[in-house]
Amino acid sequence: MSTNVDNGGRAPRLSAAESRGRILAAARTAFTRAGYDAVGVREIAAAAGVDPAMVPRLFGSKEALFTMIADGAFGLEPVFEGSIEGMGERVARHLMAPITHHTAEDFDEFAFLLRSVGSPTAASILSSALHASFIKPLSERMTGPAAEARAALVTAYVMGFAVLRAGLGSSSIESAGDEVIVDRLGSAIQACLTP
Amino acid sequence: MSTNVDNGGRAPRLSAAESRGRILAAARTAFTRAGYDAVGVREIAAAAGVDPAMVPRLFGSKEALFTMIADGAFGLEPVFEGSIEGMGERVARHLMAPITHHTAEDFDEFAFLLRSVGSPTAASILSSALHASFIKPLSERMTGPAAEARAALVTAYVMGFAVLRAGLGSSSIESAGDEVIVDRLGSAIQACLTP
DNA sequence: CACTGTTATCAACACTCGTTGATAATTCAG
DNA sequence: CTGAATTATCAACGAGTGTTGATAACAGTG
Repeated sequence: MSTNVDNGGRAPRLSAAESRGRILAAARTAFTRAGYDAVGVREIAAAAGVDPAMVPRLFGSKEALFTMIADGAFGLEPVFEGSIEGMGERVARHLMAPITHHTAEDFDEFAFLLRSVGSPTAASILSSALHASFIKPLSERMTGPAAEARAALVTAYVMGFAVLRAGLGSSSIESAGDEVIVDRLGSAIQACLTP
Repeated sequence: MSTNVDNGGRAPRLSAAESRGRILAAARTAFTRAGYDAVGVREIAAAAGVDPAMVPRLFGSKEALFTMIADGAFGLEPVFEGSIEGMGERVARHLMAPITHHTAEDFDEFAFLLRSVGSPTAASILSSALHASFIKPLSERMTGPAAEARAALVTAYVMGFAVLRAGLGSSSIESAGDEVIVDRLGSAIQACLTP
């Protein structure tokens, strides 16, 4: 009746589902930090505490694993769920937040995107995932003509900001007061959201 | 007196400077297309028409070669050289141009950036190069407080747009009329350039 | 001619990559 | 307990990486 076993306190024999979950979590963290190409299967397995051979065995391939993570990575965050009005400032403030008090544990989906967008293999996977799970839903909450193009532009702003900060570690932004950035970035986003 | 030799029409013996030039050009193209990690030394050498061993021999290492390219990649383009007034629309129109008639030959520095920003090795190199050759000079042409932070934000917009288009091949943007995008993107950039 | 220095080539090194086959270990049903 | 099924392990494969040592081919100069 027990899924937990008492085999001397060593390697308590995981279920396939749990091994999959561990690998997914470890891979998501690793890919976010170093990108698709730079992260090896052995590194992921080590972080997950499983054998390297389990990765292609449970997911088929490293690419399939990445696809599975990408497909679930770009759901609309809570900041994009409220009313369109005031969303620009809300998003800008959310993007600035990690600078002053970064939580370091929760998932930064844009850092995940930018770290792997360079790899041709990963780029196409990311493209469809981002469009299906982010740009499309966001555009459906918007009104006016060319909503999808404007939603894509919002994505470009947010992503560019994430690239500059998380990816390149730009000190130029952090040196200025937060309000300067929040004001400009928020206005730019808001201008795209409203027709 | 002749640098060209008549040795049967085979491998006309290049000077070291010309070999370096060929490798630089081929590497820049390859890195722009596939990113630092995905491009191998052998691939660069094949495109340049030289032996793979010449790359680490003439440049020290692949990383040093990349650094040399990155340092010369981010000079201010002509679009950023005119007056601040009207620069927003000018830049936006320049960024949209490749969609309708992309030249396919000239160097797209932001595509180069985004393709390699994922690699931890390349990211730090790109960071300093981008700051020294782009953000800093641009901020010096600007007036008002927090100029460097605002210049960085302009960079973020431009880069995010480049990521979405060149990197992810987003069809959302191209589907809409150009003027919609030029108008929004231009206004956002202009708002950062002026205090 | 011979001599010197630069440039190019080839093979090979040590390493990492993703993946797979054979096999052991553990769990669950009868 | 016996037997089938699931899960994990280990070693190894073939292919790829950046790099280097030894050596050949050339250029210019005496």
